[in-house]
Amino acid sequence: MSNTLQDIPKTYDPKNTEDKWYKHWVDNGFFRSIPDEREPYTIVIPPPNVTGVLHMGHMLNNTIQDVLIRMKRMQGYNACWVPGTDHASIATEAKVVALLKEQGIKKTDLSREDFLKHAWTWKEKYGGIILKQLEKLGASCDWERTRFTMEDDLSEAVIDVFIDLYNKGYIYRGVRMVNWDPQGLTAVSDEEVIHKEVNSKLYYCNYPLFDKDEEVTTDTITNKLKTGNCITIATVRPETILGDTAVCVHPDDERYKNLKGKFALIPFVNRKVPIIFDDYITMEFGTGALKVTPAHDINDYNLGVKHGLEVIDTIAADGKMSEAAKFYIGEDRFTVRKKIAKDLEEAGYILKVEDYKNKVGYSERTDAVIEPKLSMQWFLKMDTISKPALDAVLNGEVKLIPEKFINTYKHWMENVHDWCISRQLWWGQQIPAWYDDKGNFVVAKTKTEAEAKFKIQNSSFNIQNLKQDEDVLDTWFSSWLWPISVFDGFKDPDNKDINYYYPTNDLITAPEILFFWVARMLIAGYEYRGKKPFSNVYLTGIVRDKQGRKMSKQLGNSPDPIDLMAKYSADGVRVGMLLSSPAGNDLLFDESYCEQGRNFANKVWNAFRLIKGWEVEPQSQPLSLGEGGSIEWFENRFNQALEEINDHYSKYRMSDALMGTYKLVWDDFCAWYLEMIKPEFGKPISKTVYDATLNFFERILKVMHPWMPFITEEIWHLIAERNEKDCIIISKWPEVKSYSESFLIRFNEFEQTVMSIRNIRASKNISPKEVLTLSIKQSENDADIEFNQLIQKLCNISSISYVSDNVDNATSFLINGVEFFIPLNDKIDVAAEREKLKTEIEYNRGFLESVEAKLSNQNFVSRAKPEIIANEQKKKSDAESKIKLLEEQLAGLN
RNA sequence: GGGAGCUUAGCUCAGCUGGUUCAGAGCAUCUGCCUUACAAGCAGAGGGUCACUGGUUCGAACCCAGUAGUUCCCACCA
Repeated sequence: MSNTLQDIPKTYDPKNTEDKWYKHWVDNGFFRSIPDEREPYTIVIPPPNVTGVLHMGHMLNNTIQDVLIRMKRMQGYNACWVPGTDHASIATEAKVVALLKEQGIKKTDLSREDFLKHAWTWKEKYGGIILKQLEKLGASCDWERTRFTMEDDLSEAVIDVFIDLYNKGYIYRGVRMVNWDPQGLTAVSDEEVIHKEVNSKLYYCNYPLFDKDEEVTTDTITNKLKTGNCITIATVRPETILGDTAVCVHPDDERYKNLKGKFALIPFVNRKVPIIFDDYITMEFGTGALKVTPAHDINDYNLGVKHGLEVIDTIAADGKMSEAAKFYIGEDRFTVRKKIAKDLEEAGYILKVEDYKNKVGYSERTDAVIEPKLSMQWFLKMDTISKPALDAVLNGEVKLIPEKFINTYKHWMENVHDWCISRQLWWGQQIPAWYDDKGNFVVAKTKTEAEAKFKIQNSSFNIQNLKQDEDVLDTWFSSWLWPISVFDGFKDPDNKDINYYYPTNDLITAPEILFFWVARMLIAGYEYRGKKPFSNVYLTGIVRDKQGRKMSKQLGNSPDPIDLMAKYSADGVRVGMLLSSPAGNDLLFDESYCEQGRNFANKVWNAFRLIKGWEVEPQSQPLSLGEGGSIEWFENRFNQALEEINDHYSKYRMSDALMGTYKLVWDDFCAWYLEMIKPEFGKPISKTVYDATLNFFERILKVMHPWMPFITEEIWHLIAERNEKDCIIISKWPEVKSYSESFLIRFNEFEQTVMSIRNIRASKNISPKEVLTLSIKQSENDADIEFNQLIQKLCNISSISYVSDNVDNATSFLINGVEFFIPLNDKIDVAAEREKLKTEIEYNRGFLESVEAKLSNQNFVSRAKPEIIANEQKKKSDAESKIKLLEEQLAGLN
């Protein structure tokens, strides 16, 4: 191995290596997992939206998964990471609709079958993008296991589960007020509504009061408005006035007690509606009078049910005014809000308008303002079925990391609402309910089975024209089965895969979908396997920008991960993502983290260049003391560090594990070890040292591999001749061997010595090239002889001598009770040395005083633990002897 | 409106059983170096009233109470 330093570029170039090694790993089947006698370690990917592209959240999420998978693979587990995608009904359907629109095709002009054809074409074209992007990141998924939530087997599982839950009585159908997305044209679940605070206007509007039989004319209205014979309501949604069917006040409200039996007149439509009394009303809010619109507000709906009010649905599914509104028909609700406010004003109805902050629900998927709407939907009863999933988290069978999410989870699960599972979309699993022309229905897997069921129920039903429910199921109704369905646990409940891999080990996901997905997977797991789907749930944070804003397309504050990887290398970005992201904490992302990652890769690359560049002595030579000490130290230090790193991993402290690795490599290996053993320029290195170093380097690369898979694989193959199957990805994780604490302590003293000498050079402007000597006030026998050579080497010290008296014209320092002197001759600044010593003495006296105060406190001595007291006593004597030495030095200075 | 969390160096965060890992790390900053692996680097240095107030304790960043700020979750006040 000759000097090839010139041939190796000074900076690591990831461009070729990343694709090369990824392909190599795949070609050799290193990601593949099939059941065998080893213990499995399994992760199912949170399936990204099939039409999605990689964003920073995915990067964080998948990097963590890959780090865990790679580490466990190296530790000898049968590591299996199952990839796949989610069909994401609303999002995908919206994208397909938009694309068709560009082509001039309206969804409503297409049959369901034709629309689905377009959707599948779209899926085939764009569906793989995100998974391809994950390859760039280095994700070591078992691609042969790639699943899709809408593929035949998984869809069948969804349908079977629906039928099963229906038969168990958990699923029911009913008219309810649901969250309607007027853009997606579908109902969404409560969890898919995001409440945001917005600036609104609160309109105070007069409704003229009438008696039951009093005639309504233009004149009477004008008159009543003028004289104030009105009741004033306050609303932020004047466009819903047309659908009002009552005005509600509190029964105890003195202002309105005289209104019993009276009626209010709705503007424009001139409908008389009753004044009703209900203690739901907050008297203090607005005027204490509430307009009631049962069709467009959940509270009003409840009031309507209670008081038997008429329901007038004035807003159509697309958010435009319906025929029933009578005015503004076909115009958008927000346009109408402005228009009607103006018209009411002109007609004299408006009393005043105030600025007002309120919360408005937005659709998670389309960001459209949610419209509460009455409709027929399917629901899953959650109370009983969710019980085991709650218990599992509370009793620790399933761990949430970090634990702080247990409270949130508990609160949600104890107050869980029934789950609206139907969606008015086509892209998804169509609900297996079949209707006859009178609206009777049965739930059955196929039309034939449905017909049979109808026959059994009542032969008089017309089964000629059975029609399947138009709606599809919520996407989460398929993804909640994911940990089971990816192993075909529904299709074939006793197959080898499901028995081997289920329950999986870790789930890595975002806290945002704790309820959407995690809770529901737990529910499905217990319901269908009688077992948890996973043991640990690692909840990542949200990736935010430097200002703390969530990264999003709309804000344009999210870098493209692919660009980032091109700029900083995949390894660099992986490290960057994890440098500061403890579990559950949001990650304030900054490109400088990736830069740090890239720099780290470069550091390792240069360590490789150094080692690779050495000329090795052909024969083994006996080790020098310094060489022997260096090797012994790094062996000890490596095991100590690895023990810590393993511990961090076991507690899912990912950034700590990474930082431990970072420091082991950068500080211990590069900054200390390599400098200690580095041969003089132009001289060869001892073969023994070289072999030991190579061995250390290989172990270090292994520990780095989960974080930086590409560069470690590249170097692994460059530092030694290897069979192409001998890859670091499948190499064995180093074992922790016992190490000597006392040796490491002695090394630490050596480190302090070196740093003190360097400090002296820096503070006194002594060039590193200038040779110095060192005297140690100690008897020679006690010395750490193996380190002396290293002190000489690292500090450019020509000789070390042992003395019994203080050295004149020297600067000094003290380490663990031992005095060190560096003669400076004419360079010595006696006054400065004196000052330095005085400050040090003063500091130590202060310290001593505080310790003595403690020890003379009777309460402390009588109550503190003996070892604490012994420790204080040691501190005291150490400080005393230190002060004595410093004082002697001061006295000897002249 | 209810609940949970957070507040430690300029930034991002550790700090696990209250006391030798107790005031830490990385980055950033400052000073000096193009030293023969690496300026994407080396060496050195300076940064903190542990949010505030009180309590418990021989002893508090850590336990308790309150206050302020902040984030998140849940919830049907127009």
